[in-house]
Amino acid sequence: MSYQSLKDTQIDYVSQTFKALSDPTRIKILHLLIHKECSVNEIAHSLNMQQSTVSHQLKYLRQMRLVKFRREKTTYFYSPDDEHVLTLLEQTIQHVKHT
Amino acid sequence: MSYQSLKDTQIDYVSQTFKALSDPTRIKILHLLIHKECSVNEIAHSLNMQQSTVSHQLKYLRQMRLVKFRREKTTYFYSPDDEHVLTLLEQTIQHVKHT
DNA sequence: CTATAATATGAATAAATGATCATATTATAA
DNA sequence: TTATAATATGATCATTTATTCATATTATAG
Repeated sequence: MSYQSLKDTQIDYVSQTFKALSDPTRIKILHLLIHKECSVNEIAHSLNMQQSTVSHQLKYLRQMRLVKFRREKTTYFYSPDDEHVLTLLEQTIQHVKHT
Repeated sequence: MSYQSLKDTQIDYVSQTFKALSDPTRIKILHLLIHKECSVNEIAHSLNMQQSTVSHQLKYLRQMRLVKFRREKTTYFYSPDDEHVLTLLEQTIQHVKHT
């Protein structure tokens, strides 16, 4: 297949996808959620972060549709929600582990 | 395999890898170079960017070891230089094309 | 040597980003 | 209905980032 320039909307999608994974805090959150569904406070405690920091980043991840949540009373349990992006993340984690 | 928290150096590697791919300009450059080895000016003309913009981003990509170059007289020909990162990029481009 | 072509660099600026603090919202339990 | 627990939100601030302009560097051709 010969060269085909990408449309701006495609470029934007690609760059925003990678941007979502370009922040250490978001990577830690996603990596934790891959292992186990967690509430906001659980994430904050596990990763030793402030609740509002976690909440802001969860909002970001929600808007990107990379996480979803379910409610139990006043607790929100978050979990991953994008197969493709999880694959990218796990591939890269495996790659760094083997180097 | 149970949960294993990542070391800070690993987190940094992962986040920096994705950060390299989080900018539209760098994506355009890499996507062009996948197709064809190019000089700095060729890149600038092909993508309708300023020479110094391209040069700055190539420096960034060089430092991340995502591109390499060879010289012919005063012309520098750049090409991709990281299989893993190229795979991430191409996967994501294919993904966006099929949605 | 000098002029030119190709690329690199440094400073400046505007915009985006992430963390924090304080406070708001919401639902539940008492 | 009030107090509490869990989470979300808004404003602020410091940092990072990408682009631009102007200029420097470097090698080659004449």
